[in-house]
Amino acid sequence: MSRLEFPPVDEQLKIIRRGASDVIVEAELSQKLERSRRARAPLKVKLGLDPTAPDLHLGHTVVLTKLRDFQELGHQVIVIIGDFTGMIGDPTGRSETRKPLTRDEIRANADTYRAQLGKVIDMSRTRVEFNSTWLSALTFEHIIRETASLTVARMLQREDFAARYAAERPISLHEFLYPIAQAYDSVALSADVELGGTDQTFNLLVGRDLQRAHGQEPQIALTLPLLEGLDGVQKMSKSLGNYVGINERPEDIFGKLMSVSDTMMWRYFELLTRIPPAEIATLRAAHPMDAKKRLARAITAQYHGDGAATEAEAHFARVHQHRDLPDEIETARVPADGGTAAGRALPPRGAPWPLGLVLKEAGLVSSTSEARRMIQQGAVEIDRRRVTSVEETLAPGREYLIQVGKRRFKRVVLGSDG
RNA sequence: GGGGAGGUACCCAAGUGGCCAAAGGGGGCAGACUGUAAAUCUGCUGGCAAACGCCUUCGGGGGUUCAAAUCCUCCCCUCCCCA
Repeated sequence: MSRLEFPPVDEQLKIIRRGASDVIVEAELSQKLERSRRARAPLKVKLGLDPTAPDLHLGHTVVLTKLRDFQELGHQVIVIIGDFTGMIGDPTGRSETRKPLTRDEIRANADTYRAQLGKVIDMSRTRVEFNSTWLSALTFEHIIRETASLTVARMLQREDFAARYAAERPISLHEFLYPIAQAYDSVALSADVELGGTDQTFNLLVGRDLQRAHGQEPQIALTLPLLEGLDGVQKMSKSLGNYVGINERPEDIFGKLMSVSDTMMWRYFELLTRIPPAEIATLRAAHPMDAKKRLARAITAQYHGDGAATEAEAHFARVHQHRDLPDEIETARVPADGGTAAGRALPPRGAPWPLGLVLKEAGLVSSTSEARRMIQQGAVEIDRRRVTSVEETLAPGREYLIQVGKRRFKRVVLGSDG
């Protein structure tokens, strides 16, 4: 089949290098590509993913898009789901280990992953592996042998460890095992290339060390820039809440992207879209808001299609630019179904409800204290009318349109029929 | 094993008997302005309560006291130096 015909090495290199942060070692990559082309054998390109949150966001897509580049060049892409390494967690200072995932959780996560990865790469040509397959079979003896090929000094080269060591903060011994486990994945697969964010550089290099120790040719470490999150400062991550999930509703993706700062948007253009540089240059001359809409539209369309992107843009204009209502508003029943709250004091049937309680029960705020704050700060509107009295009450038996802040809308059916 | 320094709210960090739900900063949220940008200004930032106020919180347990984040005691955890 023609799939074993690879483009010339120069061409491949050009594509691979695009957007990459670092290629270690580039000369070795050329050699590998050269050899692969001659032998008509694809390179094995590995990417490891954390199994705990199979909820991909735009930050992940930077590296996934690079994976797709390799795929389109005809190479073998292998996605490793780190169900075993997930017990350790990539070292960030937490000293706890996590419970291993159950078989069911793993299966469920794998399905979710496949579905989500499929939005960026071609899953029919992707090999998916779980690293527990080989890691959970290792004996203590085996692990001792692996650790013997690395030194503490080497480990302390890792920026995170070095920083913590210098700051006299704890480093748990098992954290050293994470890079080793990840490196062992490369050994197990005889990986030719491993992709990762720049924060993965150390781990990828340990992969090279360990492969050498096993007599394998070291993999190429290919790093990609970390995408900053919506705050424009810290890297995009779920735990920081500054992310855009690819499975989010189109309006949310669009809206979140519109809140990116003007300076950040160019980075998003570069790392998240395939809009050609020439076009981006033109956009720089346009009004920043229009350029940003172009960005939001392109990315929304990538994950939800053109139709949804157009609708999302219209939604944005209506709700945020003209301050009208969204065309779809979630309805919440109050009191909530299924007596969640033992010991919760609710008004007697037919009696008026304090507004704060309604907001909480409808899930618009997390506590009545927060509700009180919101009301006092003028953030609450009922049926498009601002309410500023915390003593406000609502009569049951009808529906209210309640808005908290600029983004939270709900139709609240305040029940009297129990 | 010995000696020393520490563990405060989302994070950093002050507080060493009452005036502490706990200074200050960061972050976050809300309001004004605006392009859901940036910058700026204002307010809020444990829970319950319409309110007086009540309840929980300063690594964990026990104790002293009218009163403890602050004092005593035991325990857990982290870092440094020495062995």
